[in-house]
Amino acid sequence: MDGSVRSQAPQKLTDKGEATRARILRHAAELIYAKGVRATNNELLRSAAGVSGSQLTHYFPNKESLVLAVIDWQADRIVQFHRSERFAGFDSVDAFQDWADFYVASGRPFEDGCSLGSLASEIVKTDLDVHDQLARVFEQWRDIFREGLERMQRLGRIDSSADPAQLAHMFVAAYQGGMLLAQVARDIAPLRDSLYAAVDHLRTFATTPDDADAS
Amino acid sequence: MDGSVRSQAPQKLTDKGEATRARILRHAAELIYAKGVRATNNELLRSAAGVSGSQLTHYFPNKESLVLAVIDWQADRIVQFHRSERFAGFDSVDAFQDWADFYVASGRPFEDGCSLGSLASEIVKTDLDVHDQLARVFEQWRDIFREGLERMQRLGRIDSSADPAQLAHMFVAAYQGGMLLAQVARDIAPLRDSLYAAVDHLRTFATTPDDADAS
DNA sequence: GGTTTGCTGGACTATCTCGTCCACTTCAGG
DNA sequence: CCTGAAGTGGACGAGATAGTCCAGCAAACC
Repeated sequence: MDGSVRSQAPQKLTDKGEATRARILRHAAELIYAKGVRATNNELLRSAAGVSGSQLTHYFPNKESLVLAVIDWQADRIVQFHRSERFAGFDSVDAFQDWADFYVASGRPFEDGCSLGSLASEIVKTDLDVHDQLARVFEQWRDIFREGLERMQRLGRIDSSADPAQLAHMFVAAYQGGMLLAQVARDIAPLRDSLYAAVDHLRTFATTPDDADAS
Repeated sequence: MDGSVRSQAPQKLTDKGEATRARILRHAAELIYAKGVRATNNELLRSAAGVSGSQLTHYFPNKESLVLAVIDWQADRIVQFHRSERFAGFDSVDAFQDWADFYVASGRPFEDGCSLGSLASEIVKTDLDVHDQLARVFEQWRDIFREGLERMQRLGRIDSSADPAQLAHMFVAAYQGGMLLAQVARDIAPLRDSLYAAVDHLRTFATTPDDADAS
């Protein structure tokens, strides 16, 4: 994945233009994350980013292109986060545990949901043509997990009976579902339980006593 | 829970009126399920239910009350479905397996997502005051699972180390997350993997060899 | 330094959607 | 019947919002 939206902007931008575009994008992402796609309208975005109405059109000809750019932006952040050294490519049970702990500990996100998941479910039924874009992001995400799990299997850290593809789906789904429930309940418990149960399940495949006991 | 919206309609309705109201509600639920809350507007609903604009106002003074009624309606269906004899109160691993199989086998739902989950995430960030209503439904749903799991534990069918509350959250989250991913990918695999992994995890607590082996 | 290109501002319009209004019809009960 | 309440139809109004238009400004490039 590279920025497929960025590449479809043939007009050259000066440094100043690029800066303005980035500012719009950043504020759009924040607003959409906090208030949803629907509530993020021209007026809000104008005052938040400090730009005029025509600039929105100038850099993003319509709302769909803006949403697509925001999806790209959020996707980049998520993929980068999961590829960071912190999780070492998800090649150990501990890495998955750290990952779960991170979201349980971080206070805010559960109030607004997953930056991509809640965006996705808000617009997946609309006529915005963002289906493929979203599908690709979730595939990438799943693949990060799956590749980690396959590596663990090759390294003998988890049993050969484990199904990396299945477990990868389980982790992403546990996160998305847990976020939705936490968001609705305004309580982190559903997310915590869901993520920890997923890690617990992974642990049942662990081959070293250390990992298998740690629950 | 009883129909909290129904009870807040003080005006008496004749049989005919009741029928019209039910027809509006049914079509609204279908439209919202298929196209989302946003896209379900007066005009669409009018032609779908074959009523005039003023009737919508007559039976549902504003859109929020309509959405609340639809949430109630969907919640009833879901709770009834989960309480049906089919699943015997979720007091065995097999019941959970049947439950998972049902959604994996049923073709359509994954295309439009969960009738409540996708509705929830679409409107949870709006100013519609449906937060508490939704939260209660998901609690009920979770409690159906939790009570089944607690019964299983009392009956000695699963280990005492199992945490019914945690596992209940896991099941609901696995379903919601799996549905979202399936909906985006237009593929049932994520839902299947997520649900089956959840059932597999439950099975690791099973005390009878039959259940524990069946994976 | 001048010209061309990109950048910015803000008013304006077309459109959509919720909800209202009022006239008319059907139905229930005395 | 007759009367009033409930049900119905369709046009209309108010408000919001995405996107347009055009004029003025800044900056790059020759």
